[in-house]
Parts: sequence; C-alpha cells; structure tokens
Amino acid sequence: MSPETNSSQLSERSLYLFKALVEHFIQDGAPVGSRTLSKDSSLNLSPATIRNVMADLEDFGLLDSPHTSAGRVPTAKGYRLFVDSLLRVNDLNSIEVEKIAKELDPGNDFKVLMQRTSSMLSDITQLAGVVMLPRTEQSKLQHIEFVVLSGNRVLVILVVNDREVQNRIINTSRTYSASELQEASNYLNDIFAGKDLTYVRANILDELEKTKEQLSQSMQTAMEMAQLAFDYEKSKVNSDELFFSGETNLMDIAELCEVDKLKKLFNTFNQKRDILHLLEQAISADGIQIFIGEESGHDVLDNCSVVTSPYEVDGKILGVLGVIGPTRMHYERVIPIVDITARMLGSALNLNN
Amino acid sequence: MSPETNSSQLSERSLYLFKALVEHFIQDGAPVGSRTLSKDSSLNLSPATIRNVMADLEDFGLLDSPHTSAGRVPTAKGYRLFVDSLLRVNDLNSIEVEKIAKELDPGNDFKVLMQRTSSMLSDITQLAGVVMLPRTEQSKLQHIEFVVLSGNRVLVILVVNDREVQNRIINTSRTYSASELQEASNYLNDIFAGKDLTYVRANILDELEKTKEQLSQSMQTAMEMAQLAFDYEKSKVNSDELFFSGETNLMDIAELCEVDKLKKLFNTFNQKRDILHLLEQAISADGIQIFIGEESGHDVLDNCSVVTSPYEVDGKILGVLGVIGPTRMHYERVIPIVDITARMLGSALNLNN
DNA sequence: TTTCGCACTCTCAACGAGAGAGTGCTGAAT
DNA sequence: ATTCAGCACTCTCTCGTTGAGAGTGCGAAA
Repeated sequence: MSPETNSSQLSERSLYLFKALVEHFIQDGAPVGSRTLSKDSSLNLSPATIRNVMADLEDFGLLDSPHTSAGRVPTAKGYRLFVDSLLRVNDLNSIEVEKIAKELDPGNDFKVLMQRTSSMLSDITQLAGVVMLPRTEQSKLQHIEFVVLSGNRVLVILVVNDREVQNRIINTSRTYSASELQEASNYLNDIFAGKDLTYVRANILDELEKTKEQLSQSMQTAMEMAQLAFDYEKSKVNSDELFFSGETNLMDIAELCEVDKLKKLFNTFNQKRDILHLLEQAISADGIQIFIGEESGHDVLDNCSVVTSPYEVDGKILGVLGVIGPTRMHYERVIPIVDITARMLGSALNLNN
Repeated sequence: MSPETNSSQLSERSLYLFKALVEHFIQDGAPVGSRTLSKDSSLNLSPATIRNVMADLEDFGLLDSPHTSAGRVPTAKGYRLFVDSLLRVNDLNSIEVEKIAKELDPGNDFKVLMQRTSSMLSDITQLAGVVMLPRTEQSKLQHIEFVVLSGNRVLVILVVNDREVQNRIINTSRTYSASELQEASNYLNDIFAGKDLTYVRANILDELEKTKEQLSQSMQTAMEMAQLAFDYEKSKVNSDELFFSGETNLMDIAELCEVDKLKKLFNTFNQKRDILHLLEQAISADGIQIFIGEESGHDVLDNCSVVTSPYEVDGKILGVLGVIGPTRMHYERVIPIVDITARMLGSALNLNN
C-alpha cells in the first residue's frame, strides 16, 4: 500500500516510464499509448517493450485503461506515487512570487485578506482557490461595546482575538440610555476583557446572580445585554468561515464538463460542509497535503485533487488554504504556489500583530 | 412597438391562442405545433386554421420557429406581450406566504437578512435569487468607536444609518492608550454624530485645523484617527452589495445547458457589475419590473428573464431584489413571490426601526 | 530480454435511410 | 369569407452500418 512497497518492486525503468506517462497525460488529458511514449521518452525502446512495462504498471494498480484500445491513464494510486516519490517541484519564478506578495497587502482587515488570498490563488493557478479560517475553540474576548439604535434596539459589538469583529442587533424590552450602556460596557470590559469566550459564557450567569443582590440597576442591565449577546455568539461558534473563488475555472476542465457533475460540485462548494470537513483534516498535517481523487472520500471530488497547506502565525496554525482542481493538474506548479501563499499569508497576518 | 398596438391589431382569438401557446411552451420547453395547440385549446379549431393564426403571430414578431418543422416558440417581444397584457397572476397559497414570513425573521442583522432573503427566493422559485443593497449617497454617521489592538493597531468601528456596522483596522505611528481613544471618540461623536458622511468627510480637515491651534493632544488624535477611517470609508463608497444564491438551479435549465454559456453566466454573477447595473435600472421602477431576454442588454442573459422589485421602508426605497431564470419561467408564480418578498423584507426592516 | 508482426478490440466520425413532426398551400365545404 | 382536409415538402433526430485509426496482447524470432 505504501509507495515504498511499489517503487521497490518496480524497476528504475518502469518508474521512469511511469513518470513520463503521467507528465504526458497531465499535459494533454488524453490517454497515452505505447507508441507515443516510445517516441518522447529518451530511452530508446520500442512500443512493444513499453506495452509490457505498462501491463506491469497496470497490474500494480498505477494505471488504468478506459477501454482496450485507448492507451493508459494514471489511477489515484498512480498519482499518489507520482506526487510522493517522482515529482520534482519547480521553484516559482520571481515574477509570480512578486505577484503573490503584492496581493497580500497586510493593511486589510482579516476577511478582506482571506478573500483576496483565495481569489489570487484561483487567478494564478486557473483553478478554484479556497481559504478557511476555523473558528477556534479558544477565543479571547477583547472588548465589548453597546450602541443605542432607534426603536429599543441595541447594537452589540464584540472584538475577539485581537482581529475579529462581530456584531449583532438585539431587541430589548425597554429603552436604554447611551450613558447607561456606556457604564454597562465599562463594567463588562473590566471583568471579562482578556478572558476566554467559553469562560465568559460559563460565568455570566453566576455574575448575574451576584449583581442582582448587590449591585446597581445598570450593572444588571449589563448582564442582561451580555447574556443576549453571548447566546448569539454561541450559536455561531461552529460556523467556520470559508472563502472560495474561481469556481468557474473548473468549467473548462474536460473531465468535469458534464453539467450534472458540475452542478453537484458547485452545490458541494455552496454547502461548504464537506469542504470544511476535508480542510479540517489538513489542519493537523505538517505543510502541504494533497488529496487525490477518491482519497478525499467525497464522490463529487472523484476527478479532483485538493492541494492544501495550513498557514500559521508564531508557529500557531490559524487556518488552511488550498486549491481545488482536476486530478490531472500541474502539481509541480500548484504545490509551490500553495506553499508560498500559505507562508506569505502567515507573515502578512504576523505584521498585524 | 407597444403591446397595445399589437393586441389591437390581433383578434381576440389570436391572442387566446397565443396565450395558450406561451403557457404550453413554458410548461414543456418544447416548440409547440399546431396539432398540439388544436387539442388543448378549448376552441375547436383544426390544426390548419391554427397554422394560419400562427403565421400571423409570426409576422407580428411574437413567435419564431427554430426551423421549418419544429413548431413555434415565443420571442422576447412575445413574452413581453404575454407578461404585460395576457398574464393572470396567481395568488400565493398561504403555505408559501407563511414560509416566506418565517424566513424573514427581523431579529437579524442586515446582511444576514439579505442573505436569507436571497436564498429563500432561490429555494422557493428553484431559480437564482438576488438581493441588492445600494450604497446610498446619504449615509448618516451614528456612532464612532475606537478599540486598541496589539502592535500599534487601532480598530475603528463606524455605525451608519442605524443598522450598518463597518470596521477597519488602521496602523498608527505610535501607541495610543484606551482612555485617550475613548476621549477621542467621545469628542468625535459629539460633533459628528447624526451628520451625513459626505459632510463629515468635507469638514474633517477644517476641524483638524481648528483643533491644531486650540485644543489638546487627544483631540488631535481623534482627528487623525477619523481621517484615516473616513478615507477608507470613501474608498468603499461605490461598492454596493449584492447577494446571490441558488445559481446552481440554473444548471438544470435546458436552454442554458451548454457549459460555456453557463461559465459566462456565472462569471457575470461573480463580477457583479453587470447585474448591479441592471438592478439599478429597476430601482426607480414602481413595483415589479421584468427584463425579458435581450431586453436586459447583456448577451449572457439572452435566454434569461429577470424579475425584480424594489423594497422600501417608510416609502423610501432601500434596494432591489429579484429572481433570475430562463425566459421560459413560470411568471404567474414568480411575480407574486418577488412581490410579496419585497413587501415582507420591507416590513421586516421596518420593525427594526 | 527485446522486438517484430499480426490479429484483434474498441472508439469515433461519417453516412444514409427512415420515422416523426410540423409546415404551407390548394381547393372544397360551409 | 372562413374553415378545414389533404398532400407534398422540409427539417431534425435516431439508428445502424461502415471504415479508419489507435492501441492492445501475444507468440515467435532475434
């Protein structure tokens, strides 16, 4: 099962030919025949010899033939071997590095930056780009603020984790004055700023009890507000954020060109759930991770590969980004792009700290 | 050109048959022949007679035939006549009204509400839904607030128009203390709260001059902050907001089922520009407006119709929402849905006031 | 072990025939 | 003057056939 097992049992020559075949297929998308391979692999072998080799490779499960007279195509297992052991990754040319750097201007808010990163990825690879920001379990409340709106409504603003702003409107039973709310937010900031959100949620009821007995009306106001606000916060806790772009690039890929496949794929993107699930697997991986075809475990992605990399600040992983394209993609180009983008996003975020 | 001209020159019977044909075509999507029409139109006419009528209708530019032996299909002009003069709009059944109402829970923030509305529209019509919120020229600043972040960064929070929250992070040259910023925001709120954003932008420099001479360091801080913040606000001024959903529903429509058409269509959605432009035309319309096929002026929408309605609060138009689908859509169903949704969104927003 | 030659398989594009659907026109009936 | 039946005609779509092209597998020779 492991690539070593395969490569050790295959001759040097077989692997060389296999590599040539995969590269050829990635280039054209057409099944590769013995004749073609005989011509462009520099070892001078006749088509017949190559056919023998290809038959072996097929026995190993690395190749497949759509039908008897159609040449060979790599299987998922084949791509896996190719990517793990055979692929020689290119360096990016400096123009492209430049381009990536320019797009990742740190002077933006977090979401804008993710959006940009994703669309840059899709632009540069001509595939679909995706950036995920997982909702972390430990979110530190930094600041809470109330603003009075008209008609018994209050706007609650939460600053979390030094970068993220959440706001919601809550309807209240009576009218609060601005100064009253100012006092309330001061009070809450005093006791809860810097604390973990789960802690805040857990302790807010206790605190409410205390204040009921001892403290002023305005403190009680604060607690009521806070409770409403954090209930909402709680409901959002599991909705991680995911930014796609360039989905339409996938419409050009021959392998996916049937409308109903496309529809399923796009629906999967829209629901986000499955893709999130996939990316979450990549979060613990160290560096680039690649899901090839069926490996992802989602049927819609059968003809697709997903190349991901976590991005981190101060050695702490913040999220995952990547590219979705056909299994037949230019890995040697896509991999370094994803890699560099992850690093650069990390450092762009680092500047913000 | 106007439908009156047409309908006056056509006999009652012709119009009746035309209506039957359009309805039939909307149902099946297949060109309708004389034979078919003769059977299901209640007037007992032979196919031959109907052929004569259809030839007339074709001369009027209401019908077209894909080829000699394929029955007739309505033209854009035909749909126009149908929609303007012939269509009898159904009332929505109460279950659906219920469903719409339930989805439009006013207890949400503005963007969530728009998102919901759009996805509800697409769900219920099985077409693509869209909701636009134009960036209004007159935006009233309601509240400004600063929060200190780590590393010489300051988060600026702007509450505008009693419902909208904007925030951006700005990098500052030195470290500010929380109390300093508190003072600054108090000062700014005093002079600018309730004022128009354009006014604020225009006067902020003057104010800066004044304070430079007379006032404390902290006031000056306030002005610096504000300037940075409002420069940003200005740059966003023309980016209206647009929420799509259910684009994938369009993949089922036979008329659009070629991948490259779909790609162009989806790209148009993603760029947003053209669609915004179209919806802006609908903003001044009084109530439902329908763009049929080529009328929209965008080639990608040639086989599509767009049904729109502005939504308003207190008689003031806030934005436009609508549905995008094939010209061959069930107008009699879609129109009341769009209509009611616009009203309900209006009143959901009204509750917030 | 490699290669050549050959028979075989499968796909794909082109072609043609035939069915089906629908038209337009003509001439008769009302 | 309408309406309608009849008929020839046109166009598309489907289906089976056919031949070319591509590629394979295998056995025998080098």
